[in-house]
Amino acid sequence: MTYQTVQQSIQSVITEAVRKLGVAELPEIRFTEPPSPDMGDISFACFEVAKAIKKNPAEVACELAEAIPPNEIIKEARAVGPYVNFFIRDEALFESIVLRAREDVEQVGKSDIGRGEIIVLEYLSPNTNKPLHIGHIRNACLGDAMARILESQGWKVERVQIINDRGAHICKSMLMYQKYGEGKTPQQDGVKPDHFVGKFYEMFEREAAEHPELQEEAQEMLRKWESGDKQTRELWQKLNDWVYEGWKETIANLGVESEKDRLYYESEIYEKGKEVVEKGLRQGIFYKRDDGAVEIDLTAEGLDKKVLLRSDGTSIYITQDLYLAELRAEEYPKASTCIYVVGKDQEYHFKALFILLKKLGLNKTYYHLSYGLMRLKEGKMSSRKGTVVHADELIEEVYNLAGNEYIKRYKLDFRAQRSDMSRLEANRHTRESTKRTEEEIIDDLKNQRQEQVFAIGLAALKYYLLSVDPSKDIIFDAEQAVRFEGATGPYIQYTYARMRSIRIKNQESRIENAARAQEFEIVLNQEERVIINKLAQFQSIIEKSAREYSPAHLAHYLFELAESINSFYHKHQVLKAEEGDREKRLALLDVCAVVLKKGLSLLGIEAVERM
RNA sequence: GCCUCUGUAGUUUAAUGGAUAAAACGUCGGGCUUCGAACCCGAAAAUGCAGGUUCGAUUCCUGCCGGAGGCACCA
Repeated sequence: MTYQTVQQSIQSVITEAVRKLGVAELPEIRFTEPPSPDMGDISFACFEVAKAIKKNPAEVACELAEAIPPNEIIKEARAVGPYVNFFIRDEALFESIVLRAREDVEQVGKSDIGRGEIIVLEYLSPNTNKPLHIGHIRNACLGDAMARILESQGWKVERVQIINDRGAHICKSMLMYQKYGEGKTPQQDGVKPDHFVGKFYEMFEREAAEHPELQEEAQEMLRKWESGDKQTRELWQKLNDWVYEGWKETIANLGVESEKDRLYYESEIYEKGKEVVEKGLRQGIFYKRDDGAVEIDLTAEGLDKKVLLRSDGTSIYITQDLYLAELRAEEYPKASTCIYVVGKDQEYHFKALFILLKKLGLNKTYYHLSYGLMRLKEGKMSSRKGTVVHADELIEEVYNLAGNEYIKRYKLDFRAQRSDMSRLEANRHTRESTKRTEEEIIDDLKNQRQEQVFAIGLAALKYYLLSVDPSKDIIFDAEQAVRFEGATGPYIQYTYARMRSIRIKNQESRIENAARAQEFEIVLNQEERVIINKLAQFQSIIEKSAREYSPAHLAHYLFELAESINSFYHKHQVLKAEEGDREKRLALLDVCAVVLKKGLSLLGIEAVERM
C-alpha cells in the first residue's frame, strides 16, 4: 500500500459522501494539514461543497463525517467546524509511508513528472575581471539546487554558463596590469590569481576617478583587442586564465559541480548576433533607423523601443543573447525549456529578450529565474568602497567557524572523559602530558575532519541562502549566514548524524528491523504520527519546489522534519524501548535519515555521519 | 515621470482566499548521571495606513505611505 493509495481511498469516500448530499461532481478533492496533530492526519475543507448546495459549511462537514464510516484505512472521520478531519489507522500510516519507503530507498524523493524533458539551465556566468562574490554564491547555489531538484523529478538538466570574458571591464584590469603589473604573476605575489586580477580592476576604478583619460585608454585597448592585436590578445588570455584558475578553486570549495557545464565564451559569439539581427531585418521583424541602428518597437508589448545593433554596426548585450539562444536551440534541439538564473535587476532585459525570441520563431519555453540582490545592512555592495563580500573570504570564514565549533565540542567531550579518567586513575596524568595530548588530538582532528568541518560550514552558508525565496532580496548578515543553531543547515545535519549514531549503536541490520516491525502490532504515539505525516509530504514538497523554482520550500520542510525528529527522541527512547516499539522506531528513523540525506543533497548540502 | 517587485513579532523568514497568523535568532525562564545539549520545554512579542470584493483577506482590487530594482547605441 502506498500513501497515494491511502489518499485516493479517502478521496473516493469523500466523493461518494458528497454525491449523497446531491453534489454531482467536484473539480478536485484537495487536502489540507490540520493545524494541530491531535486534530487528525489530513483534512478536507467543506466550503466548496457547501456553496454548491447552499448550506452552512459546518453543517455539511457534520453530514459528510456521518456518511463516512471507518474502514481498513480510515479510523475516524470527524467534523470540526467547516472541516472533516481524517484519522488514518496506525497500521495504514506506518505501512504506506515507513515500510513502503524501506522497500525501495532509491525511489524516495524521485518522480517522473518531468518525463525526461530537457531543460537548459544557464547560471553563474560571471565577468572575468573580478573574483566571485556573495551574489555569485547565491546564483551558483540556487542554480545547482534547482538542477538537482528538477533532475530528481524526471527532467534532464543541461547546465550552461556564458562567460563574459571580453569587454571594457577586462580591458580595465589589463590596462592597469600593463602599467603597474611589472610582469608579475599571482604566484610571485602569493595572491589567489582571480584576486590578483581583481586588484588591478579596483586600481582602475580608483585611478580613473582622478584621471578620466584612463577610460579612453581602456577603450583604445578594447579596439586593439577587437582588431585582434597579438600582444593585447596575449595579455587578455593571460589575465583570463588566472581568473579561471581562481574561480575553479572557489567553485570547488563551494561544492557546486560545474566541471561538465557547457561554457559559452562571449569572445567567441559576441559578433555573431549580427547575423540574427540581419535575419530579423530581412523578415521585417526589426527596422533600420535613419542613423543606421537597428531597432524594434516593443511598445505594443508594454515595453519601449529597443536598439539591437548600434549605428556603427557593433553588437550590444541583447544582440549576443539572441544569438546564444539560437545556438543553444541548435545544440539542444530537444530542449523544451530554457531557464536563466540571473539577478532581478535584469528582469526588463529578459522580458524584452523573450519577446524577441518568440518573434524570431524560437518556440521554447523561456523562463527568467530571477533572484533578489544581495545587499548589506549599509546598502549596496560596492567594489569602490571595498564592501564587496568575496566568496573566498566567506567560505573561509564559515570553515573556520565550523572548525572552532567542532573543536570546542570535542574539547568538552575530551575534558569530560579526562575527568572520568582522573577519578579512576588519580594523578596518573600530569598537567603537561594532558595538555600535549589535547593539542595532539586537536591537530589530528583538524587533519582528519577537514571534510566534515567543511561540509558543516558550507551547510550553514547554503542553507542560509536557499531558505529565502529566490525573489526576495537578502540583506546579508554574516552572523546569520554562519549560524549553526536553530533553523540552519548544521541543525539538520546534526539531526541526521544523531540518527546515524543510534543506528550504529544498534547491532541489527536495517532490513531486519523493518521486516520485524511488521511482526508487531503497530501503535503510534503522537510524536511518531507527526513525523510520519511530515514524511508523507516529502514528495509533494519537492514537486512544489520544482514547479515554483524555489528550493526554499524544501529547505523549510527539512528543518520542520528535523525539528519533529528532535522532539521525538527527546521524549521517547529508541534502543531501550520495548520490543516492537524498538523495531518500529528504528525503521521510522531509517526513513527519516534517508529523507533528510536526500533532501539535503537536493539542496547541494552534504549530510555528515558524525559531527 | 512611467513600469515592475516588495512591506508580517526587536531582527531574519513562513502561511494554493480558509481552522487559534507559523518558525528561527535575540530577550526572559526551565532542562544534561539519560540512544549526541549544534538539542529539548515554556513565556512575552507581528499582518504599514485607509477603503473595496467575499460567508471568510497576510493573500485579490483601489488609493496613500515606506523600501528595492528597472525604463541606454552599459553589461
